[in-house]
Amino acid sequence: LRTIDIPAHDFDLAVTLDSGQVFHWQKHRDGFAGMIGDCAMYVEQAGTRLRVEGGSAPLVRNYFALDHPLAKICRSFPDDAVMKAARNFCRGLRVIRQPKWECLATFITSSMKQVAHIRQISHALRRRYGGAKKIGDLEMHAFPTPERLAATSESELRKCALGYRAKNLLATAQLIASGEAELEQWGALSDVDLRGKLCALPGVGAKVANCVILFAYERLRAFPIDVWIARTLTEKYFTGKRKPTEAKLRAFAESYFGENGGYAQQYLFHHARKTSSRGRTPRPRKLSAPRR
DNA sequence: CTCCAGGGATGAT
DNA sequence: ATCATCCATGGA
Repeated sequence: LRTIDIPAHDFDLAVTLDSGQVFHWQKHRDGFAGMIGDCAMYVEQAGTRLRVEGGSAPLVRNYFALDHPLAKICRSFPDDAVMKAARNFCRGLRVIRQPKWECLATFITSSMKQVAHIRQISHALRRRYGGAKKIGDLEMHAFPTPERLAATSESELRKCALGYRAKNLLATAQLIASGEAELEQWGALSDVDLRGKLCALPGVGAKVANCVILFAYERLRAFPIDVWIARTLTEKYFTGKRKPTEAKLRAFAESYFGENGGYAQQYLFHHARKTSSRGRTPRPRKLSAPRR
């Protein structure tokens, strides 16, 4: 199996894959196994280089957005202590370029779910409905096509632990399979029109739409506001004020974080999730109260 | 056990 | 426009 070597400066593979933007890469040997579209591969990082088995250099460079001017993007963040801490914590984190359908479908399943469980759902869908690919001794599955999911049923999908999200995923898959919704064409739309099209899909609201606009349509200004980001903005930028409404948060985010707001958001999200006591596995209690 | 999670849709003020 | 409620499931 051929190994290719790719220079990758200002990039941290592990941080990027653990930052809650993509959910199917799995730790393997000293790196990660996953798929870029239909291409199965293994990637490991050694310093400022990537070693890749199973993929081409252009494909990998594009997926991991190695062409983003990361230093320049980070310099464009607001110059405040909150962003400085996040920037320092998230060195090498890149907002990657994901396939549109895969990204949309995955974030439809993400509502009111922890990252660990989104991973679980993603793998269940892939194993059950996705085309199998082998790389060495590893078997992987592509994300299922809209056509394949459209041909299932809600009760089938619920077997993947989707809960109430099954209905939305099915309905959206059917809109895309029928050609009524054309994700690829929507790339030509303005931000407002694109958001409108996405929000018209079942299970897609402002948050999921912004995730897709950021992670799959490469619009780095899009600023998804989830519970973590809402909490962070409220605690760090609205100190002493009454709890801001959703509209207030959105207006603030759009005006304050600017052209690379999506990147700033991803840095704030990862920093908050990994440093808050909620985000990490708590240390086991040495002295636990006696049970019963 | 309880609390909460990268929310969205719907219906009532 | 803002708010309440419901929707499943599992991690911590």
